[in-house]
Amino acid sequence: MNTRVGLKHIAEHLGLDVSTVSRALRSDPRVKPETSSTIREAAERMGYRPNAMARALKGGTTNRVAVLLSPPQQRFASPIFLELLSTLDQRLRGTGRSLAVFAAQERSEEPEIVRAIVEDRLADGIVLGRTRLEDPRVAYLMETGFPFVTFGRTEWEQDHSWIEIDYAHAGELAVEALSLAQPNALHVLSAPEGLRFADQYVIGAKSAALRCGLGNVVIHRIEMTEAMGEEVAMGLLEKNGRQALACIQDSLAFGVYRAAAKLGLALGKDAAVFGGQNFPGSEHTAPPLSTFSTEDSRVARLLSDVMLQRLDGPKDQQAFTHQVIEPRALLRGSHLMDD
Amino acid sequence: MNTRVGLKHIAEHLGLDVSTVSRALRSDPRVKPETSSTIREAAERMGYRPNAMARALKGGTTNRVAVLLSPPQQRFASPIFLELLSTLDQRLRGTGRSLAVFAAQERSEEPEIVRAIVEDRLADGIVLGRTRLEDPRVAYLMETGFPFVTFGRTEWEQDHSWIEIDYAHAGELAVEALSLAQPNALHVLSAPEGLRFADQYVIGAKSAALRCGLGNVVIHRIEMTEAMGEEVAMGLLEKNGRQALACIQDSLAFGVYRAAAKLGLALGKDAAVFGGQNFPGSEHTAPPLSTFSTEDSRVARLLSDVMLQRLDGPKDQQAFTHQVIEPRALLRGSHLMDD
DNA sequence: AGCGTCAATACAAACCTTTGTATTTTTGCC
DNA sequence: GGCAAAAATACAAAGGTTTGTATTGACGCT
Repeated sequence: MNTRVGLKHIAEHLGLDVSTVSRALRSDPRVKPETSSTIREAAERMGYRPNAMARALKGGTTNRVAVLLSPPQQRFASPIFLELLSTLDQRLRGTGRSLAVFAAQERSEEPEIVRAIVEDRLADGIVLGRTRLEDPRVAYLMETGFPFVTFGRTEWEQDHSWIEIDYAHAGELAVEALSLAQPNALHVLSAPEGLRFADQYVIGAKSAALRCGLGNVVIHRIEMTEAMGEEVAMGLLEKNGRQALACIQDSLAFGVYRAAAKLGLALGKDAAVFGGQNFPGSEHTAPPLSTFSTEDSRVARLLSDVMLQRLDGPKDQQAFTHQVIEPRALLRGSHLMDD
Repeated sequence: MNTRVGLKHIAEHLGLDVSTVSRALRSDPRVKPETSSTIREAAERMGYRPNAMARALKGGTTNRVAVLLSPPQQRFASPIFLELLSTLDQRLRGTGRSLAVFAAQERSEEPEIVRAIVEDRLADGIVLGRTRLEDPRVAYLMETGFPFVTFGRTEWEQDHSWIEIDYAHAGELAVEALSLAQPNALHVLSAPEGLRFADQYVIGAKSAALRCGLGNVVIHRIEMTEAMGEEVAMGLLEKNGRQALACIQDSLAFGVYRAAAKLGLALGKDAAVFGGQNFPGSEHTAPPLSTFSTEDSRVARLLSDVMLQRLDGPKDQQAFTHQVIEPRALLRGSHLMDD
């Protein structure tokens, strides 16, 4: 395993100084064009690869972007996550950067992880999701001036870049659809309190319920897992009677399907359900799961672009990007009740 | 934003030399115990955080582990992927390392990405999946002596660490189950030729077909996307007559469901289907998708452990780990035909 | 008292690049 | 041909750590 070739080797080989070589390779106008091309050629021929760590040390920059993977992470991610990783990595590679993923095991662990990323310079920027209105992670990042983009708004929405899906609208779509089934009760299964998207979903659902004349509304704030969806649904569906369940994510809806199966009830007949985020497979359930979706690739591209702009663009307030993505309802049938 | 505190600051503050401070903090026995504790205390008090980039430069190590994300990456990953990221990051954090993700857009791009990781020292080790028997990525990594673990065996199985799921067995499970439906024809939908797991699946399927007396077997080598599954199924299901489809991944099976819906055919009646990897939602399809699964968390733990052992353990041949994971059949109904 | 030993710490080089400044070479002009 | 200006290159420091070697001082031994 031959030792790596650095600027020094090229310089010695050509009888030049490392500084000249360095400048030539970064196309500094101060080196003579012909010298420059000689150097480039030699670098190419000798297989020179710049030492990223030396550069990082000198420049105080890591050329990495961190993505925070928030819990709960069960067997599958929301569909957008992979798209985001893929798109982000592609875009970053174009600028010589790479992608770092940090997976918190507990929500409480996240501020600590963010701190570590900033203090230990584990990355040059952070993409984080699942925001709260008062989000300690975001507060810290703003305080330190560290580049970041959030997926979800915060209290300080004017002072940082964010992208968010209009979950209030998603809640409305769900409840509007479910109201067609004329349920006796509406159950909203949303994520824990404080999480921006979950709160918005509840707001939208409540407002639509009011508008559609649904009086009996119960809100459930739970973790977004199939198990939690099942647990809640088991408690509800026993006392049957035309229940409607608006689930913020398909994982919860899958739990509802499981509960219905256990109880021998037929969704689309004894109860109506609406999901969210259009997980793979939700199209093929019985009955097909009505849900909402967003253009994942567009969201991923937006987040990537904003992150790069945070890193490379001007640092002024004007440059903050705010963008709201509208969800689209996919009415497949599970939101109705037959009889 | 105050400047970061480094060894130099502590040294100056205490009137010592940086080398002493450095040694104290790495508990070198050469510094006097009391000096050592004074230094530690000062470091703590002053909020010292070691500069990862300087360490990296000095040590020639990046403290990062790369995970290669192979195409096709559509809207969702195989369920194991997230589990892997999460587990790996957790384990790595324990050793002061972090996780880098590289997402190839095309399969052809992968060798190049691996090269870049090694040559540019983007990481200290690589985890990669979707191996081929003759895998140029693996060949290159072995040649360079770079630490890595593969998810899937290769031609040089004795000379590197790998973990793999027994896809031959998975193929057998699928065909054995489907044979119960006594189909007129068996179609095996596997991933492109050359990919180890896909080839093994076909081998297992063929062998089971022979054993079960299924004569009419057609092999389809396609990308694992819902769209491809649908396309193939559209071509097959028209000429109806008790077809059985063994799909290497649920995504393909989902495509089959879609095709059946379009053609007005009922799976579980007009045709039988078997999936793979137990995607979320597959339990709730109509009919419930029979598939196979593996203990994702165990696989993730194994891969993580082996990677860490490659990095920190002895470098001898003896230390290579080889591990085969057996899939488990989940018989839910779609593998049968009613009449 | 002098010498050798050992413990404790300081010095300095190295990892590789980048960049400000100094030095050398070339060019143009009278 | 000589001189100033400009161009091209060399020198050196810096970034924060680690680590081999040198230095200092204290101690015990004969």
